[in-house]
Amino acid sequence: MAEAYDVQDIERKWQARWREEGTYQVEADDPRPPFYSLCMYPYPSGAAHQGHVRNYTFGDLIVRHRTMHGFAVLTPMGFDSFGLPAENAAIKTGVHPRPFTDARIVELKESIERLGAVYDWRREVRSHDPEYIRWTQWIFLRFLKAGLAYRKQAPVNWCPGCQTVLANEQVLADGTCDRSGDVVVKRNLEQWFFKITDYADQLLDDLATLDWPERVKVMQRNWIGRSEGAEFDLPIVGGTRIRVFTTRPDTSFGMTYVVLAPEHPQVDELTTLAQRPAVEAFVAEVSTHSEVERQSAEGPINKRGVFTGSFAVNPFNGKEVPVYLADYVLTGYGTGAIMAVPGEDQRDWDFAKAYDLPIIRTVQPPEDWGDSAYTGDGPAINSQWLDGLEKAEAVAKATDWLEAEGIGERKVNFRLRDWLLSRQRFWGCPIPVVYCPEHGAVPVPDDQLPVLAPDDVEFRPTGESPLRFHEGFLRTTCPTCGQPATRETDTMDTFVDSSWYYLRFADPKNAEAPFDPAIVAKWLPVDQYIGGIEHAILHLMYARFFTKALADLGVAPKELREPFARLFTQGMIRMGGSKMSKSKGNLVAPAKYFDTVGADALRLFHLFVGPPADDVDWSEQTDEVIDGCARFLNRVWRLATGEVATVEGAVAPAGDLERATHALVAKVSDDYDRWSYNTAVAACMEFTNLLYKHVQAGGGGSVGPAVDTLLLLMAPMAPHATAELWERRHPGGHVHTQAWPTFDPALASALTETMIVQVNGKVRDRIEVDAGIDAAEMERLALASAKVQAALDGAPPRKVIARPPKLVNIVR
RNA sequence: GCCCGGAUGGCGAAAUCGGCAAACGCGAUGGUCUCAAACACCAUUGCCCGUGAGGGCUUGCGGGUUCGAUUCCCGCUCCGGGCACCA
Repeated sequence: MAEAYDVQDIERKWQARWREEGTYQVEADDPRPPFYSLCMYPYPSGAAHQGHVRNYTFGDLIVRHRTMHGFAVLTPMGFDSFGLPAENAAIKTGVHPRPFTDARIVELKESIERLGAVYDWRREVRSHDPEYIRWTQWIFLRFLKAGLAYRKQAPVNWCPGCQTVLANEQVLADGTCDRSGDVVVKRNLEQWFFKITDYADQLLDDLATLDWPERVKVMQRNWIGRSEGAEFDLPIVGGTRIRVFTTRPDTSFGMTYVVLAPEHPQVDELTTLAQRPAVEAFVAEVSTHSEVERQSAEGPINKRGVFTGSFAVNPFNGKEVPVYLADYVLTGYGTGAIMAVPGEDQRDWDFAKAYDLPIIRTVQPPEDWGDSAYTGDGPAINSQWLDGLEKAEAVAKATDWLEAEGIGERKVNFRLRDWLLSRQRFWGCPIPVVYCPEHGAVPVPDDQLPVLAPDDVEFRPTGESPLRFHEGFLRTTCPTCGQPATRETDTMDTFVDSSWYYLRFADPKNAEAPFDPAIVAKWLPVDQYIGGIEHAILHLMYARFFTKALADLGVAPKELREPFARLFTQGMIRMGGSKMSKSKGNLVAPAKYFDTVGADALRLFHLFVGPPADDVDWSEQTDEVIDGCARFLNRVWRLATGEVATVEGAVAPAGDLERATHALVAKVSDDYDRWSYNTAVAACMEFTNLLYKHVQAGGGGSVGPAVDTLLLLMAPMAPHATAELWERRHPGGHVHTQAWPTFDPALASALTETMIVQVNGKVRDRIEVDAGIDAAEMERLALASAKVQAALDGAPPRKVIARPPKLVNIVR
């Protein structure tokens, strides 16, 4: 009797072996072809949760699978260790965020190891490590020098809960903070920005080169929001002019009024004496309403406005139209002013109805078109020299005219705004800038990096950053003149750290530069990036921007235009309909499974439960399915250790094992390649069932090669059990350094097939035939079938369709 | 409102190029082993009618194309996600 499968001992044993052996450590001069596999590095919130387990199971499977295919696989891991939770804990308990964070990293690392996921830990990167801070700051300074980082006074999103500003991307559609859920308010503050808008076109165009899920690309395209149109000047009766942006210059003849955002800089200039009280009252009222109310289509001031008293002249037809202010025009987009064409824009239509302004249709709507704006295509009407033209032609002709007359020009606008990166927080990477009374904002010289936050700080219950009150940190001298100066107390958004960590992984110990471009060129772009869909916009857009900017600055290889060639976004773990998370209190800790059924069983569950991209519903049944995975591993164990007994009277299945083995290799290899791990596991289960039947019928000795193949195919899924079994069957051997099994296509297909015989599309008979059968023979066999004769009931077949070797359909 | 997904047994799911719908697993039922249980093993398990042989029905709903549709086309319903006054 062979030894029982002692899960705990075996998993510990192999985890130690992998740690010590360095099988998954690679160097830049490795002769094997390179492959870079990366899971999004985690925020260290303590022991791993099921979301991590799912993510790292897929990642580890890729690493081991690619290694067996002969690649030098770069498999680094690190920690996104700056961030608010540690600081919030510090505010509550007084414990400094560093020890708090370090302790959580230890927990997380331990649970990652217990999963059996292998990493080249020599390359570990932590955002809060002084060396990492040095290079994050160094990169910031390169951006600053290149004009990609700048400071400006701007209305920004302030979260009262987090006591900090947020990037546009961090404000949800309902106007609340994506972290704390507080209602975000607008404040006018001096802030640091990255000029991501310089890359708007590239960020949009290069999406086409990426092997990413289409929906992630769509989200990024929408976020960038490119729109083509024209910008042109409208003369104001009695003097000045205002500039408007439109995507529909073809509808210009239908302009019946003009609207400015209430915050437009020319409001004062355009307001007549008589209208001044009304305008001032309106502007004041708008400013008292929150962003949420203004953005909401049903808000209390929806489509409200006021007449300025001024009139603009429509350059297309010389007509004078009134100039209004209205809440539905935004100050931050285009020029903050629009020509209103109610006939072809629903918002303008609604406003025109509310203020009794004229509506002129300039595009012929379809018949029966109702009482609303028509935004579709159609021939131009009421538009003089545009009449009869279709939309595209009319847009081109109107724009050409504007350019020829010198009134305006073609213009592309983006929804994307510059990235607001400064945060009024302590636990982040300090912005390396000093303020000198004489020289203004002065960059900290490279040789004084890193600028580190002090340890002797007191956290205030208000949440204000202690940096602002720490004399030792604040007081410094100006690098330019040596006079007393003060430090910048803002730190960087943690998305800055995660925007370049994947580059540092290629060359993590470099003390001269953030990384050597030559080494980066060997590994990057990442061949397979895996993470959650929640990073579809923020992290993935910022990282793409950093890669492009660093390449253009000569820091990264200049050919490196994109960081992540392939992206896979795994599904979320849900429980009772909502996302499984610490804040929802519905975590099911992986440790529970590590301690009982083991990591391999939990890994198999995550692979088997469904398509990797789909969400997982964690239900009452889940534990039973995980038990089922453990049962399957036990079956493989007994099979491979020769414990399966012959059974009296058992019948061996037809067909031979060699063919079934080749077919399995073909099937499972293909499933790995197309991320169909659930069917790969199912195929292995099915094969195991077949081998059981074979052994039970007395064919024991001949299953050896079949079992070895099964172990190889399962090695990336269940690394501990397969490693142990392989070592027992092949003393001194290591399953994970074996080559991936190959198959002979001739042997992978069956010798005989079950031919389906249909009459009028209904299955009437099944006949075992030679796999090489031709259509004529199929037809002959089918017509000879008694069941077919019965179904035909004497009628002659009108038509026979034969698809060798599987199907015949007889039409009567 | 716009843009993406999705809907298949009691449950998770499979069907890769238009060709046997429901592989694999969970659960359930019956059995073997056992003093008994657990474990393990074996068998059955989409629904309806039928003692049976067998027959009929079935992939959210309604149409269409086709010898043949879970798969393609048109029109809906519901669920999930993203965007949402971006001119």
